[in-house]
Amino acid sequence: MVIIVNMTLNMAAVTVDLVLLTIRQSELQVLLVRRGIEPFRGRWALPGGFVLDDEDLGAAAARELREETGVDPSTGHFEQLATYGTPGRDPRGRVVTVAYLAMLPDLPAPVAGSDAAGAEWRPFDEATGLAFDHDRILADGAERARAKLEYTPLATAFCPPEFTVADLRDVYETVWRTRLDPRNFHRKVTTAEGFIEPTGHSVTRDRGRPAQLFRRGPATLLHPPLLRP
Amino acid sequence: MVIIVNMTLNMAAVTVDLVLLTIRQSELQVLLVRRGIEPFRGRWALPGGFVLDDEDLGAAAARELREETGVDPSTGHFEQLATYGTPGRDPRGRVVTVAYLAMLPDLPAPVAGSDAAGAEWRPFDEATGLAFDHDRILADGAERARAKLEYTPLATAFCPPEFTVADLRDVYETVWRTRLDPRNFHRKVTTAEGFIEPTGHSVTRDRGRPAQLFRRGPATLLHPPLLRP
DNA sequence: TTCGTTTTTCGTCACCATGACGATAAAGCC
DNA sequence: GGCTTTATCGTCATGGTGACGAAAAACGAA
Repeated sequence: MVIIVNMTLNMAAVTVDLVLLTIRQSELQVLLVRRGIEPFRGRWALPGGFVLDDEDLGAAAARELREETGVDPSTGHFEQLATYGTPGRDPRGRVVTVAYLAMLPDLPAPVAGSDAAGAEWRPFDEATGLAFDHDRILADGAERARAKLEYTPLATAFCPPEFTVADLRDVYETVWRTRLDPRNFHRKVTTAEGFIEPTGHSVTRDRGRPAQLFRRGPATLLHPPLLRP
Repeated sequence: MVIIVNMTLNMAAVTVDLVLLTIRQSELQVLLVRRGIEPFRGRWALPGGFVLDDEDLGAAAARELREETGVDPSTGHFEQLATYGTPGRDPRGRVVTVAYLAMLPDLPAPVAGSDAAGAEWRPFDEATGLAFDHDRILADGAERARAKLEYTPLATAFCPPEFTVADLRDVYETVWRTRLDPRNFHRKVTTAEGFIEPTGHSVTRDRGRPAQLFRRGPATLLHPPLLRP
């Protein structure tokens, strides 16, 4: 008995929580689940779950992503965000959660919540009053996303494989909550080395001149960066 | 008994590991401890320890920092780095470690290892073959530090309260492993809003014209950033 | 004292990135 | 065929940056 008690010293349940961001109809949205059990029953929360024995942290997050969205983790962008372990953040006991951030394109596949009933894309602005400390985790994830758009080409993670410059500009304007000059933005992204590559195709949206289609370029860093105004 | 077994499901020991960086004699150094017990007995490792029950993660890291260096955590800069929990990273069982990164000035106080006998500042370049996955954690910490010098004024965290422009340039040259033009560097840091403020004093180093002394400014972000060549 | 060396600090100049904004191209709609 | 809308190209002034010259201010040696 003493041995078992000792084993539980300094131990905590380890979970992963997911900040899944996407852009739909020029609006930043986040995937939330409605909790079916206590605590915080009925409240919105970030999707997540326990890390299995013998499962890597990133693998657990990727598994949750697949379960909640049906999306392959290779789609979009996926990275560790931060870890939250304040005592009392979960009333059931000591729970340390490793949060992951994903930037995903607008998924044609429905959410198809098999595990978590009631997973939904919700407007980021209305995602408040979440369970646990998920308000803070979500805020940290959004700020990370905003910062990463500046010096990485990750805005393309929000886009489908082929996209226009206007699509890309919409990503920046939506995440940054600002308006960008279309002419200057076009010059910046087309001259930034390795950011986007023309596919040769073009497409006509609702109105106006047809736009050239691009795909992601090989660059991993943006030189020069695209700074917020 | 069944209840106790269930409590240990999905649980892990939670530790904090510290990447403590400083600059001494124009060399990047990291605080390491020599392990006195198995596993990895006799090998160098990052300082760290278990998170106590009812202790916040950042508080645990701050406590370890105090124990290992005697330094007040308000000195220098201190932030969460990343979390590592690959199964098998610790042969004793499932251990998830939350790594913290600190950038510290050259401490006049000796290391004064009370807890971990044999804590030492070691050259970063020779810090290889560490215990566990500490090679990777250290590499991640150094890369984070290099990146943060670009767009934050955290280089001052490596400096004492009063420092010269040459001291600050030495930080950049040491962390980035590059040479910077003294004239252009002087212009950049003195014109960057809120980066450094003159104290009115000046000091003469070994040779040459006396240099003005500065303190940290109020800025939290660098506008414009100081990009690596 | 004077000269040479070293380091700090100020200037200059060409170049590039950027913001503001005009102009043209190419579609749909009436 | 006009009109509207959007995409794309150009222009221009401004400001940040790298390369580099030069003066200022200390020390040590002859």
